[in-house]
Amino acid sequence: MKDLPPPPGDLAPNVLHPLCPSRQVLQMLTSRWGALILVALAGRTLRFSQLRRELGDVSERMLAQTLQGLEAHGMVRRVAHDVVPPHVEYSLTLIGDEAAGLVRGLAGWVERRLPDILSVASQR
Amino acid sequence: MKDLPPPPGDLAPNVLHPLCPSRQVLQMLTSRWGALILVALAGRTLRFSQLRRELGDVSERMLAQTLQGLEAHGMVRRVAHDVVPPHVEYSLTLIGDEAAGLVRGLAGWVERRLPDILSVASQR
DNA sequence: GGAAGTACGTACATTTTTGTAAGTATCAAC
DNA sequence: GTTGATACTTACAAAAATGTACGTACTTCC
Repeated sequence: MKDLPPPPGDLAPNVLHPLCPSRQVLQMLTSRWGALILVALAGRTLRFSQLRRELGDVSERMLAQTLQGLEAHGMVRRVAHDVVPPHVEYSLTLIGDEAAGLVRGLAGWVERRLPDILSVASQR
Repeated sequence: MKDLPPPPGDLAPNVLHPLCPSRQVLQMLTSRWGALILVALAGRTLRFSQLRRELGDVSERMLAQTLQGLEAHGMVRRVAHDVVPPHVEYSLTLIGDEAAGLVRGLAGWVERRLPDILSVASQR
């Protein structure tokens, strides 16, 4: 089981290349709920429903689906306690934490620059 | 890209708040073509068709639409030379360059970590 | 003369994403 | 005993994103 050559035929991974897998990974990290889940999960562990309330308006379906995608790519860790009323905890993996840091950086920048962005006076 | 909802009735901008405009701005910066356009435009000026070839597979419709959204939010500057065969140049604004830097950071990270991400061995 | 390049706009069609509602098993509170 | 909470899944449906094809007004190249 060795590493597969990431970019099919190409030399290095490049998001500008249509067929490079990096593009899909980037899209999952920046997808509507993907990005917000990373932000919400940064530095803490949350249960499914806590996460749901945290994001405010995700449907259960989307939350579950997005979490599965993030988990499948090693960004999120899922720990299920086999108890009667289900109890499942989600947290970031090491690599997920790295991604979250970058996503948070972007989200934070948007929040700080929001006034300038909304008053499109920031031209030039 | 849709219109932004009412300003934040909350104290500070927060992407985790469903009604905060920052959420839409973040989405536009991280949208499929929005993010890639920022990456492609970082540090240089490109014409419409050059940008199109650069991204590899955007349709003209999506490129034009996404560029308009970015321009409307002051991220991209559009300069049209009124000549016979159209000649339009696109470049980043100051604020657009800031956003592009962060998006590139994320994209670059994905490219570098791709092997680890694809071989989901990066757990823990 | 015919083809291609340029920067789009505009219908229309398809694909992808996201949401809604209901179901599951069990326990606790009212 | 009805309701609510928990963590989902599964059909089905609506909404949003994206693509396709064609038109434009010229000019250059073959």
